[in-house]
Amino acid sequence: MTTESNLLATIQRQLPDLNKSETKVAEAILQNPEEATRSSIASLAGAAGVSEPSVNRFCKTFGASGFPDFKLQLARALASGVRYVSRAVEFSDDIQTFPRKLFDNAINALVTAREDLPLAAIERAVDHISQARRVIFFGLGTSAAVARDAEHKFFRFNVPVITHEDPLMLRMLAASGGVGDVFFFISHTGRTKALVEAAQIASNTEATVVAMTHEGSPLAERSHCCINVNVEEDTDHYLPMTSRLVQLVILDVLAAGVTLRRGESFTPYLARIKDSLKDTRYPTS
Amino acid sequence: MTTESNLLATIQRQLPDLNKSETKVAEAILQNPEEATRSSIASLAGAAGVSEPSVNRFCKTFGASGFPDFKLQLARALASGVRYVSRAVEFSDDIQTFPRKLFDNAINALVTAREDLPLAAIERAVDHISQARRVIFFGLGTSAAVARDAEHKFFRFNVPVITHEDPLMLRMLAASGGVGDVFFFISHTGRTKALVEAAQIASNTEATVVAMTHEGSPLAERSHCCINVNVEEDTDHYLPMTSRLVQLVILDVLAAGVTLRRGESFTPYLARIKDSLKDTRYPTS
DNA sequence: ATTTATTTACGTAATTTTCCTTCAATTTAA
DNA sequence: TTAAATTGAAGGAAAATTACGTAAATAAAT
Repeated sequence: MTTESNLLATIQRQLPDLNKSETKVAEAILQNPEEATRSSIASLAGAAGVSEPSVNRFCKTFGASGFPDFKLQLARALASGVRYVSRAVEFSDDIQTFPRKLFDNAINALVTAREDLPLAAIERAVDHISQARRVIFFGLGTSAAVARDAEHKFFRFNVPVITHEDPLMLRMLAASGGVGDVFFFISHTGRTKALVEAAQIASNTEATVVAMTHEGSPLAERSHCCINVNVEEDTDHYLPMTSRLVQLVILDVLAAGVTLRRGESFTPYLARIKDSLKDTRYPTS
Repeated sequence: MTTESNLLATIQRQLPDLNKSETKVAEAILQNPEEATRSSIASLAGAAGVSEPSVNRFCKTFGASGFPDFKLQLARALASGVRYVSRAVEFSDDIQTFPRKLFDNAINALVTAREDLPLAAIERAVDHISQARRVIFFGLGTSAAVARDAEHKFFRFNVPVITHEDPLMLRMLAASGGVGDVFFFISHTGRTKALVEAAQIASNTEATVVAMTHEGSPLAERSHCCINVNVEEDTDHYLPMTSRLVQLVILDVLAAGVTLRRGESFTPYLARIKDSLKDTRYPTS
């Protein structure tokens, strides 16, 4: 496990377990990491309200050989683009703060997802989709928008693609499943009744059920192939934000996978579709 | 542009124009940049076969305030340069490679966008939306899915939200604009005729036209408030992928902004909406 | 509960390391 | 030959680290 994966995240995580002066140092660093990389040990100690040796000890407990080494690691962590762990927006936040937080969270979710991609499931999903007679995307709520995006994307592969949001249509379509049909369910929680029931119905047919949802959820259990997306997100209080981003990128991955499967001879076909849109736009000056 | 474009590349490029001792220093650094970040000025001077002041001068000619600052910049360059270069998927890529590339690109786009957020425009957009009588989201193609996501999100703020994809509906709605109406146009290129025309129609009414699109595009020019999203993306050959992610996060930012504007008293209302969904899901075990 | 012992946390001060400036020597160019 | 640029030696300043002692917290014993 790469320790340098994110120093700031590590500090954030360890925060509750630190003692008094270490906490002060941690807070001073988290409060303005950029500046911390530029400060001397004396000024950081001053900012934190502790002595220089305390800062030095702090650095060592976080795996650095000393303060300069710590600053280097910090600079690396910042440059790698990933900021803190999940940061909730608060009512006291101003315009300088909360947009950054939301971006940080989004980036963090993607980085985390990247570290642990379910490649095997992705590969099987690509198999199913590229051989499908038709692909039906299902998603409700926020996931409906994701499904819509998927429809728009996969449509280009010369495969009949359908999306529906109406739960009744959903059940009927599921029941109509046959060989070569791929039902693709999208859900953050994997617990939406309408979706789970439809998945159940579909799995009783000859069709293939693919799900992109949370590992071990009811929906996941009813699918032949599940792409696990385990983004930690407080959907009890907030809307799903980061999980749908991960889902979208995974759909991009699937689309790319299908394109690769089709081979280079498929490129002209894609170009033709692309060209069909040309006249809908004003040319670039 | 690309100010942070690798310090190492800069050194490499300037190499022929350097004098004798500077060249020695440059070569020593290029030969093992990682180690350079860890060495003291004395050891690097030793490795390069020059004196300490020469190293110091070298650092200053490359824009650093001194040797420690130079090491920091070097560390940053090493951390960011390796992974975060836009990488196109190729037909020779295997499953280990292309999913990672797509995630890298997505992350990169968000990181870049985060560095240069149009905060002023965002703030104005929040103003408009939070005071709106109704908000109408418009997007076509890939942006339709984004618009759908926006509809779903903003619906919760007790403001009538409408989305449409039909270009004719779009024109008619635009013409119906009045005081308090906010037309929110979403487009990657900002050149889609149907959208630009609708924006033109809407701007002739009393309504407010907000656009989230590419800076300086025809659509941007027809809006009262434009949120610039200048993600560089090769949409001639590929589908818009990263730009829609940035758009989605910016919509999250706007939603958060509206929530903050509403104040803490608004929280119970949001909770009520949230609760209404409870029975549609299987409870968590 | 109070005192005592022991550990841990923290800071002062001294030491060491690292870094920067000055300036004279040397090289290069005119 | 002269002026300009380049370079390094030396010393001093700053930064970082270590050593050590005191204070606080915790545990143990009364």
